[in-house]
Amino acid sequence: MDIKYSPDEIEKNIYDKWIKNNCFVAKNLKSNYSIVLPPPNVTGTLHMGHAFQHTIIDILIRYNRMLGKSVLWQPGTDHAGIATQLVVENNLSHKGISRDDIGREKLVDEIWKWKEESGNTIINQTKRLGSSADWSRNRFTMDDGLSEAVKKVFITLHDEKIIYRGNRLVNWDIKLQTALSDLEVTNIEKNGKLYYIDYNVLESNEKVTVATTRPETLFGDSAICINPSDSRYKNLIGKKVIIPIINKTIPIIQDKKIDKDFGTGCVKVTPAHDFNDYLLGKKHNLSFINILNKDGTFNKNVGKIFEGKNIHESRKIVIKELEKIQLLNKVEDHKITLPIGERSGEIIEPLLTNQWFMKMDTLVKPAINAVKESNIKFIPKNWEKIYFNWLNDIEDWCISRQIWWGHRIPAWYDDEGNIFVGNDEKEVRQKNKISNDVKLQQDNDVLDTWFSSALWPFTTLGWPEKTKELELYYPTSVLVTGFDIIFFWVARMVMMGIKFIKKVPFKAIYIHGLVRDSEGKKMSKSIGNVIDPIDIIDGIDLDSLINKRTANLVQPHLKEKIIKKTRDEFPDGIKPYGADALRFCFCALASTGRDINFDLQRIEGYRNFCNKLWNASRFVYMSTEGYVFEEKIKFDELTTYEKYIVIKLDELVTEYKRHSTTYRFDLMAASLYSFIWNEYCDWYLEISKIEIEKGNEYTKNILIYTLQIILKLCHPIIPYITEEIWKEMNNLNYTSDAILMNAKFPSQQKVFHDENIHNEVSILKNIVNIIRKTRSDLNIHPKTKLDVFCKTNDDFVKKVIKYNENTIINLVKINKLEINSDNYNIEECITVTLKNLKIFMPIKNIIDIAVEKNRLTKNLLNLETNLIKIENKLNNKDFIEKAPSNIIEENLNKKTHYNNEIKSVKELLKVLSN
RNA sequence: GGGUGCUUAGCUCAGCUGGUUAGAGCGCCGCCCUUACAAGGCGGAGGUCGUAAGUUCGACUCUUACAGUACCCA
Repeated sequence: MDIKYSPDEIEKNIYDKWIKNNCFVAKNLKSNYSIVLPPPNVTGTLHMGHAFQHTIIDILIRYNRMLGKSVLWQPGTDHAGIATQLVVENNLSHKGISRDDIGREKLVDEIWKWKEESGNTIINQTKRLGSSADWSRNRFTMDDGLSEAVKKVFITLHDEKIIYRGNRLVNWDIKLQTALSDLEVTNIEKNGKLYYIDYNVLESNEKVTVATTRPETLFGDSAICINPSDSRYKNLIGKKVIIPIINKTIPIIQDKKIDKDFGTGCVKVTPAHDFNDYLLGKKHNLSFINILNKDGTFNKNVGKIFEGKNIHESRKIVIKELEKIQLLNKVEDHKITLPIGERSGEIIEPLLTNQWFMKMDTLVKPAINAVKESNIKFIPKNWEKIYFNWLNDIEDWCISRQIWWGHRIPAWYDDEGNIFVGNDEKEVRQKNKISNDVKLQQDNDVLDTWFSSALWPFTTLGWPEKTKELELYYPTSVLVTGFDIIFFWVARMVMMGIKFIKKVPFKAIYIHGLVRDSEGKKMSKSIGNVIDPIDIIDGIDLDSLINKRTANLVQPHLKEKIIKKTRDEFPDGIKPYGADALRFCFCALASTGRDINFDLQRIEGYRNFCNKLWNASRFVYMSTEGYVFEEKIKFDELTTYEKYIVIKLDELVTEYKRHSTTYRFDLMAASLYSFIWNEYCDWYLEISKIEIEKGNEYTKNILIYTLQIILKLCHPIIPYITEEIWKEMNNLNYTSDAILMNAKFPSQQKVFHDENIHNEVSILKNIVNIIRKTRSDLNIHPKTKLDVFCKTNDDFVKKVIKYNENTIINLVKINKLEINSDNYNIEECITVTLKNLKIFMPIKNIIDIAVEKNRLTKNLLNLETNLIKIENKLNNKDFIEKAPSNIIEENLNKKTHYNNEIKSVKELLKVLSN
């Protein structure tokens, strides 16, 4: 093994080795384990969130593979309709080309080119992370097979009248000129105005004041509405009003939905441009007046003056006009909510258009029941509430999009507007007996991206073909994903899975947090705080990082700010940490929280951990070379600490298994970290040096044995370094397993048992610790060798000290350790007490009696406060009466313990005072 | 407006069904280049667990209110 741990040198070779040995391909074994990768969008590159998610999946995958299951990690990418088309259109616009310049076919060609590039980047990034996905099964949502499946689902659901076409109010993005689903629209709160407009009452000189946040939609009014219980407007019932500016007469209607306290309690109703008004319009049979073209300009329904003007720019002109005719009553400040298109950032307009919808009512129930009946379990459980809330309150899903990149809707129209749904035009003609004379035109729209994603767990396994994979790996074992797409994706997969396979798509849903920057801010390109996981693995200098973060900015004015922030946070760029450190870091951060604030300092610690493991392994190999390893351990021949470490390791395996079944990766990482560093390296390896020095050959066997288990336990989290270390294990003939990732996960060895061992080790550690602490307290140079004298009347303690005498002497570097002898002068000693044990260290001319007395007094005070706490508890009648007996006993024991300690410290103080 | 989560050491976070002297990593301080590792070793200092009340023999843990904060839905 190389003397230095250099991740960059080992990672590439190791990954190639795995690939060459077909390690990622599912084998034919008894039990199965499968995960489908949430397919990343082919919009560019992977971010930290992906890296985190892939790490978690890979840990589960590798662990289950080592348990001996037939494991499939199904990878792939998503075409991400709008997002990807936008990226490519943006790139073209830099060259001065618009989508209309080149047309549908050419644009789609361009996007395919982009997809190849981006898809490859993503796969390469994923590989760098060490992901053991079955790349031979890599899928893309627009692959032929998956596209066929999409058609089949569409046709089936259409035949069942679940998918239908309708003229309805939808969220319309005027920039992208497409409909969006409710989920793709975010509402933001802004400071706005509430406009009070006077409407003249017909055949009367009365006026009625209407409050609205959108005066420019008055062209589309078909009524004004009041609450029937509103006494202020009783006189208006049955009357009509005149819309200002266009002077059109509309009725006054009544509806309980109207909030009397909003504005004047009287509102205008614009059924074709507002979701609430749409419902009112339907209920009261009002006319639906569309005033908009698809690009957001007014159509001819608004009259000549306004026709052709942009709706968002027209508010001012409308207000001016109202002022001119003196019908603007007043204007107030008002908080308004603006619907914003997630991709375009534009204000969304409700617009009446023909779209395809998926009826939700029949699909929702089984999806809810699946979780209620625990056929699917959310982890952590509370996410199911979010899931239920959404599903209980669901609207039909608008699935058509007016863009070019995606699955084209398999529907054809004749000149009369009849709709025919089928796989292709030929089939449609045959099925419906349409002669070739009749012209058929395919629907121009494509399906919402999530339509195909919803089918992902079974289309990737070959559906609608009846494949072996579908039989073996569906339902998948667990879905690992972020809470942000529970609605978009998770719920829809459940619905579709149950509908088409009659089985849930996954048995569990592990919801992880979202990776944020060190300040807790969402990582986003526009804020300029994005980190490419590869830059953490390989490192990146400051200038390159700045260039990366400021390239192709959507808001160029933020450039300076981003540069400054980046300089402040990464003055030296990012050091190379390697994939394993990154993975261990992600693992340690995967607790139950929603946010994961990623801090480079944290990863540094885990890089150091890898280094520690590397060096510990080197030590093991250096000290055992030439030894003939036996796998079976002769437990009775082990020394105190060896027994202890072997038992502890067994406990660690148990703990590890528990953490993996409860998805507590943070605890898994923490227990490995503290065991390896604080038990294995700090104590066990140090003690083994002493044993080897002494000539204990069998110690070598335990060194190898323990390292093997440690490497296996660590492998799922840090696969590269463990695989590399394992290579040497094989070279030295300590194992016949050439590849660690194929090795068997350790099982618990119940034969290792010694009920006294924890006590023995704690005596040993206490003695060592107290001597070290005393030495440090008194500033005695580590090279100054001391004598140590112990006094005890406890036979067990005596035995332990005797047995471990050599170990203690070498660990704390003392001259000698005597038990129950009197070869010291107490006045020259520093004295410490432990349970049933006093330790004396003669320190001539080194310590000051006053200092030592001071130290002991401080110690005494501490003990006395603790004692008082316990005594107060025990003196409480209620406590004695009501607390369980074991708790009382525990406290009684503590009391005696503190009393003993206090007694002996007091004695010592007395001796020193004489 | 409705919902969900969070508030524990300077920073990032653990703390299971109520009983610990409240833990870890990083950072900080002191000593040490000891033959696996200075990306290290040994030792140490930091917290009235957001505030207030309640339940209880006993609350970081349970209940309620409040404050701050984040997200989701409308």
